[in-house]
Amino acid sequence: MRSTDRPSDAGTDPLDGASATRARIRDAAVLRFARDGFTVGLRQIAEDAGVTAPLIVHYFGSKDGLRAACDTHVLAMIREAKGKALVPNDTNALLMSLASVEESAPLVGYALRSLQAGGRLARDFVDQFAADAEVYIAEAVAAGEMRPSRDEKARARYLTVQGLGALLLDVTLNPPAEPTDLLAMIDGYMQRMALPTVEIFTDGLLTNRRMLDAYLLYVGDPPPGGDGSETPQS
Amino acid sequence: MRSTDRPSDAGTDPLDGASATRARIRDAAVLRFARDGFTVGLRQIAEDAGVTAPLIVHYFGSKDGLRAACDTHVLAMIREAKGKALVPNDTNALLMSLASVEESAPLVGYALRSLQAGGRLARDFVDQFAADAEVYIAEAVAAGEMRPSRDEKARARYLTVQGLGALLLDVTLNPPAEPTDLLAMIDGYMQRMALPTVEIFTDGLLTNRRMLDAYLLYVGDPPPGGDGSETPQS
DNA sequence: CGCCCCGTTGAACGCGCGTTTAGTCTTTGA
DNA sequence: TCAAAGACTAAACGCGCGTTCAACGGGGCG
Repeated sequence: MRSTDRPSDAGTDPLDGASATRARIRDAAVLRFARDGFTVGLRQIAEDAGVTAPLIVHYFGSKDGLRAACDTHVLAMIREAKGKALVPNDTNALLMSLASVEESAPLVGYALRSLQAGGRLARDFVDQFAADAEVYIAEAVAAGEMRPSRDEKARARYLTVQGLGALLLDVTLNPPAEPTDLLAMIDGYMQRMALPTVEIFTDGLLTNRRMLDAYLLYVGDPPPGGDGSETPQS
Repeated sequence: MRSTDRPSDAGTDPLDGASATRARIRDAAVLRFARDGFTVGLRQIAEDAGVTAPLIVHYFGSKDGLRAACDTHVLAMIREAKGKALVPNDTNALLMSLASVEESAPLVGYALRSLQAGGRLARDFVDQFAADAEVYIAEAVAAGEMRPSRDEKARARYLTVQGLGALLLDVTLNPPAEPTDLLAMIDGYMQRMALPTVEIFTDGLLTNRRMLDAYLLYVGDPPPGGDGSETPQS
């Protein structure tokens, strides 16, 4: 049934002859994984791509191979898109500007699924964002816009994990029906969180330095790393 | 094989005769779900509980019924344990003091799995924590320890979602091998995050009020709720 | 022409899943 | 004492999964 219509009907594809099918399968998989999670069956992905399940195995070896290919592709695409994005101050703002490109919205959905599931891509993804945040924060500190921290690396990671984790949790609690709604979801999330974020970032939360002083007294100089064995109150 | 040894060998169980089996299955399920996630098979849970899979269906109707029973039980247990916990200031500190009870550590693991998967329990869980945070924050504000917010409800939810989401993401990225390690995991997480948290809570992040003023100028008074249609920068 | 190559398919395999069925024990109570 | 009730199990069913197998068809090439 599907074997007669050639992939040439997808007119925008540059490569028509050889293994554009491979890319078509990969793209369909990214979309499906983003939409339904990683438990979706190969047959469903195959149907989306207009092929059959064994062909996916033929190209990618196994379902895990397909996942790995998707991971690599998504990470590369996001890495590339991040270079293009102007003023990627905030993690969430970046994700949103990324999701609003409409073409790369599935990438964001896939990345969120990946964060939800864990694994290598998730770790790379967070590490990459934390590293980016670190240089951005360093610039802001140098420009006198942000206060310096006693442990810049830890603060960059803190802000990244907090931002990504909160977004992930919010998306998990209010899952969008369609990946198209993901943009609206992230947008609504940012609207709800904007005021508390800016408030705390501007004035802080506490009225005195007791907690900070107690913590600084409790541990030594922070940058050296894991020295204290017990846990202070946060 | 298992049919000969009675459940009486689990000497600590108060109810020995009737349907202590039901509770035993439920507890085994909570532990297994916490350990391996919700994709684990009924047969595995049955083996842990020393019964067979059909008996689980006999007692709980279906696997979803078992999940619902676990959800209800875990939510009730955590609710109860929260009442006992003294000074439950921080969400994470509360979770940690809860996890350190050793007996209720699986409950925390199950709750985290549930947050990861979404669903009703996850929503109730977050809502409950946000509500608790709101009253605690109100007390701190009244005591002059915390600054007031222009939208207390939003800030309470913000802090809750940030805290839980960050913890969830961290656990997902560095999954503990055993639920026993969960305590060490949360402990390590808090150590890594403690300094940035206290720093930002004390002094804030920004050096000037430009962002806050721009936001306040952009929207009207916040408490009324969804009025602005576009998204300001966060 | 005849050959091979290779993209692609339909059919099937084995597995583990949740669930159903039928039945065997053990307890209980009229 | 005998039957009803309930706890519990072994076996099996149907399903969907990822994967394997054998084969078909058409294009390039000797």
